Amino acid sequence: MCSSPTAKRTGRPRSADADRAILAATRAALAEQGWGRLTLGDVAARAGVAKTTLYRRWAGKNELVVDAVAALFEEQLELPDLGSLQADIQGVVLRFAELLNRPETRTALMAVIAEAAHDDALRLRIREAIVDRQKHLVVLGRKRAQQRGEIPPEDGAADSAAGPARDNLIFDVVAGAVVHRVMVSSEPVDEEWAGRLAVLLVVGLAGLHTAQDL
Amino acid sequence: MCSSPTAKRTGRPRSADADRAILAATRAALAEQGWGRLTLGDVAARAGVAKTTLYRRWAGKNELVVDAVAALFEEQLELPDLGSLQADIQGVVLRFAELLNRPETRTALMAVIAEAAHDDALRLRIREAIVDRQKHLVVLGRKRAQQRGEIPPEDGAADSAAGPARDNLIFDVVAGAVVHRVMVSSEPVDEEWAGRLAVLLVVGLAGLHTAQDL
Amino acid sequence: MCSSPTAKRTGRPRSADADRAILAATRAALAEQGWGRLTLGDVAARAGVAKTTLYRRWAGKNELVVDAVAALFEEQLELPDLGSLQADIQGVVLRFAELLNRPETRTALMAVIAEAAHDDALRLRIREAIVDRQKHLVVLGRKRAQQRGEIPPEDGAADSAAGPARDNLIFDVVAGAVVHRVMVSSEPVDEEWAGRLAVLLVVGLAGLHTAQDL
Amino acid sequence: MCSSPTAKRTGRPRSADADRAILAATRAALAEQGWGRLTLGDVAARAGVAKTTLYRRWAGKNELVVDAVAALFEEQLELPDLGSLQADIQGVVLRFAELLNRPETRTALMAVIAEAAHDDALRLRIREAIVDRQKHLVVLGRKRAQQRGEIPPEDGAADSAAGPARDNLIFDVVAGAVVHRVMVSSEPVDEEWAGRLAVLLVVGLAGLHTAQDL
DNA sequence: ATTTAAGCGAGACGGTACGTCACGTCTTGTC
DNA sequence: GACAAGACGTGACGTACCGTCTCGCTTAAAT
Repeated sequence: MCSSPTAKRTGRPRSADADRAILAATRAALAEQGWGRLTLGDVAARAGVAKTTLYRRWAGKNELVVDAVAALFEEQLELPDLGSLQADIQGVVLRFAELLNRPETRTALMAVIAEAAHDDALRLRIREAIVDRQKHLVVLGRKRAQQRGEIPPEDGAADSAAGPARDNLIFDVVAGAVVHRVMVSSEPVDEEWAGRLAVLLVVGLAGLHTAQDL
Repeated sequence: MCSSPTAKRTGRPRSADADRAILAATRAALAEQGWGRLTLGDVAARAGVAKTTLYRRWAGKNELVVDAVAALFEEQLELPDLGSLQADIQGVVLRFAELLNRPETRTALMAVIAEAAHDDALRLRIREAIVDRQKHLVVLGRKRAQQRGEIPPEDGAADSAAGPARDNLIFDVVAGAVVHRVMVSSEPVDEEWAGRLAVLLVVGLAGLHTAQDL
Repeated sequence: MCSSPTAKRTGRPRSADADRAILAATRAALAEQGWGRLTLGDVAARAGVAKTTLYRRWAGKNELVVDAVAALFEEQLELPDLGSLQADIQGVVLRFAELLNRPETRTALMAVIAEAAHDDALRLRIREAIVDRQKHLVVLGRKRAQQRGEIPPEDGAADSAAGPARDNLIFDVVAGAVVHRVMVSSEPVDEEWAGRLAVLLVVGLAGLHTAQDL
Repeated sequence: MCSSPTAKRTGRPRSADADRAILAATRAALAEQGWGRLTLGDVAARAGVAKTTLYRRWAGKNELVVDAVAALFEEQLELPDLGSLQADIQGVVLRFAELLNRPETRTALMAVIAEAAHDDALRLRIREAIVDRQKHLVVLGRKRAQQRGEIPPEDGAADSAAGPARDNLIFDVVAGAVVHRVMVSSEPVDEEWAGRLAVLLVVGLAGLHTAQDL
């Protein structure tokens, strides 16, 4: 950000351990106290680090927490290959729900989203660091389904916008439905519910392909 | 809540104006500053009321904001009758998105949901005050569609749980998808997107009915 | 103040019990909590009276407490006739010290004096209500001593100011020394100490009469 | 008090300027507003210091004001050598009265004494910080008078308690009389009054020496 | 081996908001 | 109209974190 990777820096280098300890402490504190009661003093104390060290690296709560949360989503999700689109969807839904049920993730994610509701820069950071990184799952799932012949291949130039639009819709529906079920309805995402959602999506998606121009 | 309706109350009664002014000021302040920067002192000042009056009636930020937000959802949503299930869904999605795009609603709703991520009592209050109140829209929509013959009537005792489960799934999908589109993806909920979602749901729902035991 | 004693007052007359209860409650509360922690709400509660009633009769803390304290000094002190000026002084000193050692008196008196340090009107009220009322003790003691022949009678016109000046000095010395001993030095006013003070005064007073023009 | 002088202290050291500024501001505010209207927020503002800094160093009003007042008495009083015991007493009385007439001293001293009326720990602090420090004036005055032959030297073991007892009596009488004259009687301590008091004391003191066992 | 520039812990600092408390005033309904 | 009850506006309280700022010490690269 402020220096090219090859820029030789003089003086004592920053401790990499500190970074890890701080991010871990942030996640732990966030899970326990929630965004509102999260204090940077507490994070510093948990990490065994001075507050100064913390402010030397992040500009404030937002930046720190987004980084801490992003790490959670870094490599957590992958698309299982279960033989059919419906099974794949059911599988990824269950994994996502499991992630959302861990207290650290649940608190952290909602906290940053809420904070982003009135902070455009933060919303952008979330999209880049967390959301966009997961969209490839949809793309991957569609390609597998097309290879299996479950859904038709892309037509090409004619309605070029429809494909990505469908991908985005699927993403919003899957992510939104799971989050809503877990966070708002407070009901479990079990195999049954995930199965129903998968059926809805597979059948509905076929309908979308049938309907022209959608 | 704290007194039977016939309980003779002595002393000066609480001002009803104050309640209204405080809730309105809370919504305004929340829209402008967001949850994190919302100060009860500011709310009091906007409402032309003393801080103590505010604390006399609500125990803290959470309680106040939930009450303020609940009022927003009180009578805002209704299901338009546009002639077909698909059109009805598209219509309600657009209305819901419009509501979510008003800054006060957007900030307020996400704030309380986030705070609820680690506060069971708050989550319960949200469900009672906001969520459950909207579920009737799904029930109403289903009944209309059944009357129109778009989807089959309930079978009765055999799979009695499938109907409500489908209703809940639909609710999570619609609400979740719209919220995710607006809050996370930061993309507009226009007629096109709403139409796609409606198609997905109508077709998918038919598939759910076809699939036995779902 | 606002009505002649014979003026027919309309409406419900003020309760005389309330007055007594309030003053007694004030003294009790003052003894327990001190001036700083004395709350009028507490006084009202102890007196079994509404705050309104209290404010209807006194303008504020100062007025109430001074009235409450004044009653303590109303008829508490008298000059014993023990046969000699020295014995009389010793006796009144012991009685005054006893009064000052009662917690209510001790707290109350110092509180109003301290408050008076920067409040001229209050200082005047104290002088009228408390101090001036006790000065007659000095005059009475002097007259007795003159009758006994222990000190010479007043000369008359020549040095007419010297007599009252001496009375005032004696008053300041006796009252001041006792208060200082009790409140500041925190040491007991016993017969020995009172005796020493009496000797000092009797002998010193004789010296004052001897010294011309004093 | 709380740390040995060689204790290595870590972290940023407390500002000595702040201490001085706070104590000075306290005295100024106290003189202007009196104890009752003295607000620590105002003190902090006058001192150009944050309220927290103030609370970091003193536990409350009492502690702060006693420290502030103690400094006033630190080196204010000394015994003039005017050639005779009577003149020395007259001199120190006038100086003490002058000190007491300064609004800051008058308010501050009475305030802490009043507060001490129901606070044993505070009374102890006052004695240590203010009163005991002035007693040496009495001892010094007595020694000078003994050197001049105005009063007889101490006898030694026989009545060893009488000497200190007389010193304490003199202290209570001088301090008490001046305070009472200024604070309660609200009359001036001029040369005439101080002279009378000095005569009373010198003559009375001789009487005390004459009376055996006193 | 020194130097040197930054990192680091500790904790004081100026702020802002908190939630509480008592003040003295006001509005009720009852006596 | 006095009274009990209690809500109200006001303003200080003492606390908790914020993000910044000294301190003196440590650490590793550059000399």
